[in-house]
Amino acid sequence: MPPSDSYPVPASGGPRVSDLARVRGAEPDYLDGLNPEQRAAVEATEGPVLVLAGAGTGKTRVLTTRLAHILATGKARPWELLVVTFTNKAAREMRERITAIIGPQAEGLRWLGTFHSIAAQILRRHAELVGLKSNYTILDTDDQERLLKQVLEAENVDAKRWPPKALAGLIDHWKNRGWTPDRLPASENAQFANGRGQALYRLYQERLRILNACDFGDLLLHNLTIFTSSPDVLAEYHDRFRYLLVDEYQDTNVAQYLWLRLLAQKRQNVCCVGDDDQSIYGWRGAEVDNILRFERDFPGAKVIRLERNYRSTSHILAAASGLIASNKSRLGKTLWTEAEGGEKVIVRGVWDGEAESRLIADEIERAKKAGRRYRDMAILVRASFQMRAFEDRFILLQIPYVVIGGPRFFERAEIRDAVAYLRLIYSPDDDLAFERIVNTPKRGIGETTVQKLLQVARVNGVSGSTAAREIVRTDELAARTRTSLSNFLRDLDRWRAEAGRLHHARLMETVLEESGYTDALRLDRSPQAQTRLENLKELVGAMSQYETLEAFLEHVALVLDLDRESGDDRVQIMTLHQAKGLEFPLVFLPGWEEGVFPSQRSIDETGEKGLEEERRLAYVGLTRAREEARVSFAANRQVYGRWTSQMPSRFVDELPLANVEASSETGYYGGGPGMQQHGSRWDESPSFGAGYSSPGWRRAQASNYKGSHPGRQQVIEGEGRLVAVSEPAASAYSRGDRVFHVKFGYGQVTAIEGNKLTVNFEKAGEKKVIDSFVEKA
DNA sequence: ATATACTGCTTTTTT
DNA sequence: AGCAGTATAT
Repeated sequence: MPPSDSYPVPASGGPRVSDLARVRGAEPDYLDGLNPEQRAAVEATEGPVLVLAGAGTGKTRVLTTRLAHILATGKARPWELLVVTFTNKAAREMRERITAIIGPQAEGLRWLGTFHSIAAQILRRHAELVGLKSNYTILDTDDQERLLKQVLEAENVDAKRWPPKALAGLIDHWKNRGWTPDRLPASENAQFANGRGQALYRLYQERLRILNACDFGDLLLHNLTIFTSSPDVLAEYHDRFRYLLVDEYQDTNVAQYLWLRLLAQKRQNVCCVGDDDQSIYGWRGAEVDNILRFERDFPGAKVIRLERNYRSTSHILAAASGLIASNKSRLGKTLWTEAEGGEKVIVRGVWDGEAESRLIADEIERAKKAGRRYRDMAILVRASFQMRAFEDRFILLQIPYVVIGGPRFFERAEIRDAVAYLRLIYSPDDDLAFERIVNTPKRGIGETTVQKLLQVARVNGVSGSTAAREIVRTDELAARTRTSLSNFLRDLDRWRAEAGRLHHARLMETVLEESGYTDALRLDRSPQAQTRLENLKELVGAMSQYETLEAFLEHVALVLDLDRESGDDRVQIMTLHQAKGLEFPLVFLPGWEEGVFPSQRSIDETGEKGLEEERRLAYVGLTRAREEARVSFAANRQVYGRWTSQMPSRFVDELPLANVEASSETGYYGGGPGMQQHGSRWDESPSFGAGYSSPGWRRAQASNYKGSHPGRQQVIEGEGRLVAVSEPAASAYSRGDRVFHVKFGYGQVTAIEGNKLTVNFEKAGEKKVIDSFVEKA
């Protein structure tokens, strides 16, 4: 439910939370079951507090209880609390959990939200101070890039050499650091288009102001400008916010940090909760330093460590702790648990990515048979290209799965188009919206016409739609184009007139019908068209939940999130980043190979710092597991279509041996030569990439293996030799009428007769005859 | 105005 | 390899 724009009136009548606490006596029951550290974090309400909350230590519980405590003890009323999270999901969860403790009074938590949504609300109230109107639009990245492209074109910057995307990234980076065009350090200027970065940044900001728009970064940046230039406004918020609470503090960037510091400076009642070991967003501006220097910034700050873990078994916890201990820049915590024992972290080497997906899929089936639910299992990958192998395999085996992430609902083209129609109806001068839909669906207004319109608009200093209005009165356009354009303008006027009368959801439907948008999709035979129509239906449904069109538009940009994870029983596939904050009984961590994880790019770009962040990512991955964690790596992997030889990740070596177990099936089930465990290390052999040292074993070259796909071919060297055998020779079993489950492994050639080859798989105790193979070159 | 060929890129992602 | 965005042909 969107928050109302006015302040809620304090509930009169009925018991207040503070009364309830008093009735219950000195020991309110919301404190029940907290451990001493948690309790300290809840009760230390005055002054700056930093809560270092390790993974699985009950952070959210502490946060919500602390809020309840502040309210119950009458120190503040709900609308006097500023509670900031990073994601809408976190905000939603927090609201739900507080409601569970204090009941309907939680609705008064008007200032609970993401940094961006709170900053957007503040900006709406003081927009004029930064040259905007209160009804400014918030541009998404797509709009932002299109706008930048225009700026670059107008400035004759070669968009090929200097892509708008890159500038968008830079500007975002600058805004994250709190730099307005005027305050941009000289060194940053050189980063783009031979020292024109600053000028282009300034022009872009100018265009935004004219469009009465701002991008995500601006929300915070404008807030900073307002607070620093208008002390009276800042003072107003000092009065209002008695207590500040910040979740995931390790992920704050400089702008967010400055914003917080400004708001906290008077009362100093700021509580930041975070975990330096889970800072994984450095690449988008998060500063671990913010958490590392908290005590310096807020003198007298109390630091409370939550170190008792309630989530994982001791082996998992020890493995993760051992790994993260290799990081230098950390505050240091020692997590412990009473859940002793459990399974060790299983680590396995496999032949290639396909073998890895087979292995994991098999284990999932086994776990399912043993009574685990699919939804209790997750595959956490470093990068999304790794997901496909699993999807392919799961489809084949009919294992239900869901990929978390992917394109967000309101980032889809059809949703943006629909919203652009509304934006144009709502604010006729929204040029970006105009440009987007003037020929969507196709109505015979081509690129040339649009360019001409925009040029006229620019020359006359008016908006695109105003220019269009002028131009249809002249004979500058071909008759046909002119008719389509004036029809379009007429439609717009009509919708605008209807906007007042119709409910906005109804208006949306009308617009989609009358513009021909839905018709165009219905005629579209492509498989996506159906989904798109459904998405639009969903959009209309979502719209009806909002009071006004304005409220809806605000939420489209900042909050709308229709991609609810399904509660279905499905294996979850997601990136490690997406897994933060979640937990699963059984977690698979594939692709632990140098270059993949840790990502080569991360190391190349940020060196040791990047490596440490990758390690934190590994830590996050392991600590998602409650009962079982399984790490795997492949000897060969296809990356962007190329076969590459892989080395096991250094993170594998960093796992303490005492908490790790190598697969018993190594050697048959992948875990090829060169990947056996030698003493304390995996593969001491320096020749891992090219060959291996185990006697009698020969590693198939990746190039040969590549040649064997998608087929049924093997790498053969002669009788008595061990060979790598690919599908479906090694073993196969059928389900119903199809033979589809294929294993891959190593075996010894016992006989070669013409085109037939007998291979003995000792470890599996199987003997197979192979009738199609190629000699190794 | 639209169909087709060609080129270059490719981590992580929220708002 | 696969895709998106752009240049070129129809």
